[in-house]
Amino acid sequence: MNVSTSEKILDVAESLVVAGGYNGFSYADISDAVGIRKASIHHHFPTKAELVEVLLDRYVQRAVSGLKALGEQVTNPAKQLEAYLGYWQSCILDASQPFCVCAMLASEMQMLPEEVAAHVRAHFRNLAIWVRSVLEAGVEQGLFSLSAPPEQEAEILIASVHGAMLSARALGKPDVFSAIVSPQLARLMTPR
Amino acid sequence: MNVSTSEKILDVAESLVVAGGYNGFSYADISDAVGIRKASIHHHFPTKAELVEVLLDRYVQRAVSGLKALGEQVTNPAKQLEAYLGYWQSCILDASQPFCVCAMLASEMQMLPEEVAAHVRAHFRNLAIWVRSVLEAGVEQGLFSLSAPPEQEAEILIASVHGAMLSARALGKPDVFSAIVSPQLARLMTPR
DNA sequence: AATTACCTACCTATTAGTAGGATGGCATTC
DNA sequence: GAATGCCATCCTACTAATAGGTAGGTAATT
Repeated sequence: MNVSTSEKILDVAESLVVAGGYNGFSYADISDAVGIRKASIHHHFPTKAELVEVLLDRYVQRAVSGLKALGEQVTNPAKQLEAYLGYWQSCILDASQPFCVCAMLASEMQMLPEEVAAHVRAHFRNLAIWVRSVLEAGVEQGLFSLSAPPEQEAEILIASVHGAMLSARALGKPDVFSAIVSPQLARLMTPR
Repeated sequence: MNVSTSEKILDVAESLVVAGGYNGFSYADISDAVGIRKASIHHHFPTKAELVEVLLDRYVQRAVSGLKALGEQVTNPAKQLEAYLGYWQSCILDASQPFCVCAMLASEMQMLPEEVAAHVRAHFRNLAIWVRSVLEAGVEQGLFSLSAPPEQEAEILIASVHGAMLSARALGKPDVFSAIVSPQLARLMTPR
């Protein structure tokens, strides 16, 4: 319960970004949701760009440590991928966070302040590195059979995840997400 | 050269939507690009929602007739898919239209006026139907071997395309698009 | 005494949108 | 064929609301 105001601001801002992107929310929206005056938000985050930068920093950091923790907790690469995809599936199904913050911002890339854009790029690279390493470990253990280099297979899987989010959102059907993603995972695990 | 003002407005608005989405542009931006006063844009399109609605109508209609023309011109289903993917690949490579208007708006779905959202949904459905029918024709001719029902394979391909657009934009590397999409197409065409 | 967190009150620029006037082409009427 | 009225296009000039951001003050901690 004892969560600081700046955390509350970041939480609200994050969900607003997920809903409508960088240009889809204002300090007034945050003000309403948090129950604090606009000027007070500026006290914590002088500019909108800085706010989103911190928000992204937190998001990317959380993703990194989340995936790292997953790696320590679950050793089977196949189960690791399942957990990653399952995470998003449940977020989308219960509508708690029906879109990746970075995927959202990626679509607005051309209009983002450079510092924000850099964070988005970093997330995409981090994610690709993680998926790639999981795929490589899985191949080594004979769990996956890839039809392309692991680097490329990683990009394909990531694109499928983001594309599936888009389709699910566009059609207003959360279950579309797993209909797209599950076969992609199954394909990797199919024994040759 | 003799293109009407309202066409110019729609052209400019379309490229602005591609760049930054619904909330990423204003009548002032259009005004600057077209060389006409803001009020004159309101003469052609009373509200922003109506403007984007007409824009989307045009876009979706163009897509439908484009795909239909493709079907009449190219009979081989494999070549049809290649042409569809190649279209986007060249758009992204030469940066002429580095994103699908509907994919862009799909990410903002939650904040869109309902009429606009309906058009976006329609495009996703149309596209799925087209891809599905091409896949079915290809299977019948022994060109494709699907590992999931054609409906699902269509959704997968569409998600890959949109996800690939996102990744290419996020990373600032246009060639990422075909690195993701080509193997997906190859996979469908792989003989059993 | 200084700092943190919040406030009221304000600022300027921009947003979508409106009111009403000027221009100019086109069809109807005389 | 000239005068008529009409209507589409575009304009200047405005509006109210909202955008991101600032100035300066208060009250409680440190």
